[in-house]
Amino acid sequence: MRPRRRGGGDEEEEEERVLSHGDVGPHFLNDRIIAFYLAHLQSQFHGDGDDLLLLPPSIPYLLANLPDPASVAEPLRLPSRRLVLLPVNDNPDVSHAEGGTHWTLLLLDNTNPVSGPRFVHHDSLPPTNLPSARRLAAVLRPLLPNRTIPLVEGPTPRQTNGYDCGVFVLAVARAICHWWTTASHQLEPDWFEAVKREVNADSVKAMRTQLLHLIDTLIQANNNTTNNQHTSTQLPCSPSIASTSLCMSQHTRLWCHMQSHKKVAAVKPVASRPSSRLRTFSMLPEDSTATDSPWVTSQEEAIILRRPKATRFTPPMSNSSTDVAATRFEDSGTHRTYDKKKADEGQVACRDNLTGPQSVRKPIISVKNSLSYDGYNWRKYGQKQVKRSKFPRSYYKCTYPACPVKRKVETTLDGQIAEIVYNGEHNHPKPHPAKKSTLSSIVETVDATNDGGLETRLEGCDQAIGSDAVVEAFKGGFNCLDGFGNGNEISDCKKRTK
DNA sequence: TCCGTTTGACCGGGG
DNA sequence: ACCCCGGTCAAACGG
Repeated sequence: MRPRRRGGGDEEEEEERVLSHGDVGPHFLNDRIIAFYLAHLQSQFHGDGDDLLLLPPSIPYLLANLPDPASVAEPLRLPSRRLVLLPVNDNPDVSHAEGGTHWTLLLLDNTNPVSGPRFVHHDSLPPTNLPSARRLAAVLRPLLPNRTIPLVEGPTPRQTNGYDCGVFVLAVARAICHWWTTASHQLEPDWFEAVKREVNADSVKAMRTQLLHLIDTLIQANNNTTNNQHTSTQLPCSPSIASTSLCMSQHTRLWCHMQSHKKVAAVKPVASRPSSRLRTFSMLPEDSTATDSPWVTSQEEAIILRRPKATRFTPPMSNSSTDVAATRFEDSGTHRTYDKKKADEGQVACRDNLTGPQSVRKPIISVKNSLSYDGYNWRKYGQKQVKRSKFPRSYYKCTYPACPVKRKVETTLDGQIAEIVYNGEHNHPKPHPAKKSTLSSIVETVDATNDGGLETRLEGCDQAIGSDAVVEAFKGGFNCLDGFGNGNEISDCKKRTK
């Protein structure tokens, strides 16, 4: 199995590298680091039985997208597990291997005699990944004895930036493992209180540091092992993987074994945005915006769906949708804090929690471009400070000729998106259909959820499985890409003072 | 010159 | 009729 190359690095080195600091930062966690940490948790907490199973992101992704998920699920023995942790990525486009913007955690819970079997979904930015979780649950149900297992949302601390979702997934997973392996799970019916106790802004921040330390330790251990020419840990998996300490745990053996499986081996697990390869920070960034993590227990707190005032925005299309998909969400998942002065000079200052601010040369992306990641092109035609919002509101029109769609975007002082409202429907295809954004996913989700058919749909899966992109993904092996990506999101902070 | 952004003026609905 | 406010226009600006 050969990791796909990312950029112009030395191929030999790419093959050897299984985990590095680069996978952790500067902001987003990729599938590999998530798989790594879950494997670490598995080795720490699996105890003496098979009750607890933590899967790397590639497995849920496969389950959700392969036409024959049973072949993947079979060796997992899901029906006999008490607790299965499945990281979920929202990559909506199987044919586009580098999509995806958000990580969440889905659990198959067989621990609660009162509630019975159930799926529990933890989303730090709800309900961004709910459709993906539903889809995965829908795929899993036929593989389980009880085919009517409900899916519920678990309490999850709210991320306050656009990039901490992966860390939240790991922090929640850790809290659940703690709960499961201590007496807590005999005293508390579920892990919800444990998650509330253990996951917060501080613990998430600390986890980034812990991840670095862990990687350092393992790399050091691996180097020692290699230097001493130890061969006792050789595993039935690819040499590049077997050469690392990641293969030390039982779970990772399973993981490696599964990767050697014909159907599983070469799959690019979860997608991410492509520009992650541009980030070469060796340290973790400080999350300067994550000051608190308000708890979210209902979707309504996170997303407000509303229809436009008819008198204000006449829907352009004569069909019923007037139902303009208007969506509000917080944090696009792609932006980062930056120093405006340096930005003006073509530099972006990213903070590093270990070494302090670092400056990295980056192209400056204008508001227009940075907010265009939903695949459409927009032209700004106005900006205003509205009374009900403390953030300036920008007005955009779709630049496609005669397209009536408009959107309003409110951005916080540090450039993060506080609200986006769409009005109208595009009367043309996306200029760049390959780029599918979180936002458009959400908008589509609104429609799909309304018609109740989302859970059973594997949109575009069949076609995608045979597509070049997926074939490439299958060739590419367990690749390393960020769970987010396009880090070029830089919003203009210039505030209008009127 | 082109094109997108900025920003003060203007419009119109609603109270 | 007046005022408030959100949305839009369009000239100026700048890359």
